[in-house]
Amino acid sequence: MDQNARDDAAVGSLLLQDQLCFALYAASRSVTTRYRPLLDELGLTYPQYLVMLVLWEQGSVSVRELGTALQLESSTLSPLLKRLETGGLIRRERRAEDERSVAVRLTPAGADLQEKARAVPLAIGEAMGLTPEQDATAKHLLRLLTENVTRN
Amino acid sequence: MDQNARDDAAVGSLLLQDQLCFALYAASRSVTTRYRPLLDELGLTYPQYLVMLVLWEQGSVSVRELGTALQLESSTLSPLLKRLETGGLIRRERRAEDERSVAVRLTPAGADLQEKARAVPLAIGEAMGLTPEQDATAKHLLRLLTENVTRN
DNA sequence: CTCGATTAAGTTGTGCGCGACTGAATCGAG
DNA sequence: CTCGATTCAGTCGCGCACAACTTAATCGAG
Repeated sequence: MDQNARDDAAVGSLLLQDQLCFALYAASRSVTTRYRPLLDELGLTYPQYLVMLVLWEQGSVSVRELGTALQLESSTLSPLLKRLETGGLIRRERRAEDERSVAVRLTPAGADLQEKARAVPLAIGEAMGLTPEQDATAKHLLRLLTENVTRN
Repeated sequence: MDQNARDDAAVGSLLLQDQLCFALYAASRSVTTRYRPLLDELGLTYPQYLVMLVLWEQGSVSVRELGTALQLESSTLSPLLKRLETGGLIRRERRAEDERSVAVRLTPAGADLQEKARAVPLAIGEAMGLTPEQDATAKHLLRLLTENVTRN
C-alpha cells in the first residue's frame, strides 16, 4: 500500500525508479538472461526460440505471418531465419501461389527439438516465482499496455 | 475472469500466446518504439535516455554505479557513453581517488536537456493508458518478477 | 612490503531490432 | 488490359546487449 501510494504520485516523474517503462525494460532483459543457459542447450537464442514456438504450433507460416505473431519486422526476421536454416532447423521456399511470399517450415531436426523444449517453460515459470493469479494479472496488464501503446 | 482461468491452465504450455515472457518481450519493445519519436527530438536513444535520467538525478556517477542502476554491463555502457560524450551531453574523467574508476558527469548542454525531457514521461504515461492502480500493480509485479528471476 | 586475487572500464564478436530502402510480384482503378 | 500503388522479403547501417576477454589499478593475506 505504501509502495503503491508512493508510485501513484510519481506520474510524470523523471526519477528512474518511478518509471514503469524501466521496470518493463529491466524485467524483459532479466528474463531473457534467465532463458539463455536453457536455450543454449537447444542451440537457440531467445528470439529464435519464439520463432520455433510459432512453427511447432502452426506447422508452416510465411515470414509475414511470423512478423505479425511476434511483432517483428522482416529486417529482423530475415537474418534470424537464415541462421535457423543454416542450423538445419527450418527450410524456406517461395510459395507457388504468391511468389512474393516465403513459406517457412520445420525440418525433421526442427520438429524433433520440440521434445527437448518442453522443459523450458516450466523452468522459467518456476524462476519467475509468481502465483498463478499474479502471472495472469501480469499477462493481462502487459497485453493491455501493449495494445494501448501500439494504438496511441 | 475467463481470460484468467484460461491463462492459469497454461503453465508449461508451448503456445506463444500463453507465455508471460512473450507478453513482456512484446510490451517492452512496443514501449521503446513509442518512445522513439519523442526521444528523437532530444537526440537520444532509449538506453541513452535512461542514462540521462540517472545523471539528472544523481549529478555524477561512475560507470559501475550506472551499471548497477540500469542493470547493464560495462560492455554495453562504454560505447553508449562514448556516443553521449561525442554528442556533447556528458564528460568522462578518471577519478583521482581510484584510477580504475571513471566519473560521468553532465555538461551544461546535458543538464539543459532535462527541461525538454520533462514532457516525455507524461506523454508515455498517457499512451500506456493504465489507471494509476494498474500502473502501480504492473510496477510491483515486474519488480517482483525481476528480483525472483535474477536470484533463482 | 609483496604478490596473487579482485575490481573497474573497455574491446571484440555475435545476434538482435528497427528505420530506410530495394526489387520483385501482385493488386486494382480506370 | 494497363500501369501506378501496394505488398512481401530482403539488405544496409546503426545502436544496443551480453559473453568472453584484456589491461590497469587496488586490495589484502601472509
